Amino acid sequence: MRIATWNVNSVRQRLEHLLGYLKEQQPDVLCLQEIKCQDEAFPRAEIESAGYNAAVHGQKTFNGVAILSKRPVEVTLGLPGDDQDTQSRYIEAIVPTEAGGVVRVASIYLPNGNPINTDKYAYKLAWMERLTNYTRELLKLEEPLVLAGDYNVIPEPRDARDPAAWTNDALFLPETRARFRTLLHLGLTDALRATTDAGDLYTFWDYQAGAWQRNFGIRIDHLLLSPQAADRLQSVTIDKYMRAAEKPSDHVPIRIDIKT
DNA sequence: ATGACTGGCCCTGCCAGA
Repeated sequence: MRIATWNVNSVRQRLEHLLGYLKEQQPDVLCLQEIKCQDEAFPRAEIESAGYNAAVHGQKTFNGVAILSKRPVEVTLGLPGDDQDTQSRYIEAIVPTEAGGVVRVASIYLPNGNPINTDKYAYKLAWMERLTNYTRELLKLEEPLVLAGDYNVIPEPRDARDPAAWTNDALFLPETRARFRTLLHLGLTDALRATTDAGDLYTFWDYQAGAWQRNFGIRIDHLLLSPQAADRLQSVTIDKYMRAAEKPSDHVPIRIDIKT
């Protein structure tokens, strides 16, 4: 089974790229973040014509997540733990496998958190704690579980071309990275790091200041795997070529193949 | 080089992103 995640930075602006990606890479499941539209405005018909079911948790203007799947899925919207949270940043699906099993997949858009020393950073840390608490429950199910998305976390210095430039950024502060490690220490595996120790592997390049041309990238989009998923991991690919397209997203897709 | 972009929005400068 092929599972991909991509922060599209507006699904309506990126529809042609999205349809091309589905056709080229044929993911069984594609997690989207920053769709930036309400459910009614989601390009459902075009995606269904391409052979995919769409589970959408939209929001006006900002955020918004979705899960596209070749097979019909059972869907849950929102991250438990805060009924007052109005931001659409989490959607989860139970995906059936050919063999009669299931893989549980979440599409996550973790808060950016900048500027630090504001309530935005506090919200980020609180959201990470909620994700950790909920993941602890999910892991008790002992299922293949894939938590995929834009974590807005640079885990280590080797995950940035110029780590010093991110010293006081919400994506790289020690507290952010510590909370990310706490999540991993529940028993999750960072899929990319299960396959390589190499640096210079990025998933985001800013639109500004020639970041792409200078390869001023960061690795912030991650697929975190339960033991049952990690044991089935076959390959991990960052689809870097997507950043070279006309009118690209500032993030590129990252995908895994797992044996099911 | 103290710069540099993109998307959404009750439509036009401002917020958000990272």
